[in-house]
Amino acid sequence: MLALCDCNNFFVSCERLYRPELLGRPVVVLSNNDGCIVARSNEVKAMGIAMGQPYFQVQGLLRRKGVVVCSGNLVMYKEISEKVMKLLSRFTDRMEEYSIDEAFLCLPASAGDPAKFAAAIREKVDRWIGIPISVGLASTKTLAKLASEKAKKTESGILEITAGNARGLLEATEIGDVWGIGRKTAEQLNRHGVLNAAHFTDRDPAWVKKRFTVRGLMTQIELKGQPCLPLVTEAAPPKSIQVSRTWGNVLESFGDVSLAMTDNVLKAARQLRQNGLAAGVISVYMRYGYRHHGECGYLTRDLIFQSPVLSDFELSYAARLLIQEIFQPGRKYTQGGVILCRFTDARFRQRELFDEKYYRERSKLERFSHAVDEINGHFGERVIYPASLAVKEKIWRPNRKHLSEKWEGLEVRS
DNA sequence: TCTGGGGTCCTAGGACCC
DNA sequence: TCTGGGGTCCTAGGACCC
Repeated sequence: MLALCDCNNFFVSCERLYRPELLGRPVVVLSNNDGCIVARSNEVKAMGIAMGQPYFQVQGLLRRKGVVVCSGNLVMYKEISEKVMKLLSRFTDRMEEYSIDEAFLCLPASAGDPAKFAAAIREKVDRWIGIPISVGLASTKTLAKLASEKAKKTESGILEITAGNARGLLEATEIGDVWGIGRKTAEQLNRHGVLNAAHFTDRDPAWVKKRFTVRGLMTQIELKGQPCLPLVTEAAPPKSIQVSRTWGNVLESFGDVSLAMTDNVLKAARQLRQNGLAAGVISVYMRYGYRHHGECGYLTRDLIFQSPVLSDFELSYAARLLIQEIFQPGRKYTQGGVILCRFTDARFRQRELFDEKYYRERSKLERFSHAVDEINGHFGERVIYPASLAVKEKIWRPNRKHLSEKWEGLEVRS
C-alpha cells in the first residue's frame, strides 16, 4: 500500500504559517518577477482564477475581491518542505520525495489500518509544522495520486482506493486528470471516445502501447492496480542544472546583460558543486522583447569544455564569451538563462594529456570556489559575492513587491 | 508595461560499425 | 526473379510533471 502525501496549496500554506492572519482569507502566491499566479488558496480557486494565470490580467479583480497577494519566496518554501519531508520520513523507511510538496510513502507492515495510519500522519504534520496535507492511499503511484486529488474534497482529507470503490472512482475521473496524461494525449484519447479513466482501462493494452508508447501503457497498468512505476527512494544526481530569470528591468548593454547572466551562472555553479559534479557543456540564452509586443525572440549558444569544469571563474568566463558571440546591440533584453549539462563526477574527470599547467591553475580556481561555498554556507548566501555584480544587482533584480516582511529580514540574514 | 522556472523521459531518424 | 543481420550512439522534437 502506498500513501501519497500532498501539501494543500503549499505556497499559500507556507505564507499563512508566518502570517496567521491570512488563514481563512483568499491568498495567491506569484512566480518570479511577480509574473504569474503559482498558488491559490481554496477561496481563490472558487473564484475561477487559473493556475499559471498572468498576474497583471487579474490584478484588478484580485484587488476588488480583497485577495492577499504574496510574491513567491522559494527559499522559505524549500526550508518548510525539508521539515515536512523529514517528519514524513519518520513514518516509513521507504519514501520517495516526489516534489517540493509531495511524497510517496510505502506503508510499513506495522501500519495497520491504512486510513488510520494516514490520519496519524496528517495530524502530526498539521500539529508539528502547521501545514495541512491530503493523503491518497492505493496500491500504485498513479492511483495514489488520483486518490489524493479526490481526498482534497473530502472532510477527512484522506481517501483510500480499494477493490470495492476503484471502478466508480475511475469513472468519475476525466482522463486528462490522470497523472501522466497531459493535454495532447487527453485530446487524442477523447477523439477515440476515451473520456474517463475507466474507459482507458477498458482499452486493449496493445492499442494503448501502439498509440501512446510505453508511458501510456504503464499508466493503464497502474490504473488497473498493478504497480509499474517503482518507488524512487534515492534521489539520482541531476542530469542538467538550469537557472534563468526574467529581469526586473529591460537590459540593453552588453555589460549589464553579461553581469546579470553571471548571477545566474554563480547560482548554477554552486548547485553543480553541491552535487559533486563537473559540467561538460554550458549553454546560455537571452530573451529579448515581450511576447506580444513587437520583436521578440531568443538568442542561444553552447560551449563544450575540453575537460569538464566546476569553478565559478571558468563557468562565468565561458558564459561571457558565449554572450559576446551572440549579443546583438539595440535589443531590449528581458530574460537570461544558463544551462549546465553533460555532467561527470567531479572526482573522476577525463583530462587532456599535455596541459599540466592548465590543470594546476584550474585546481586553484576550484579550491577558491569551494572555499567561497563553505564561507557562504556558514555565514550567509552572499557574504562573498563579486563586487562588480553587487554594485549593479538592483538593475536586474526581479520585482517582488509583495514579499512578506518577516521573510525579507530572514533572507538577508540567511 | 505586461505572461515563471526547473526538470525528465521517450521516440524516430540519421550515421556509423562489424 | 530481386539485395543480410545485428547493433550503438547521438540529436531533435514532443510530451509530461511540479
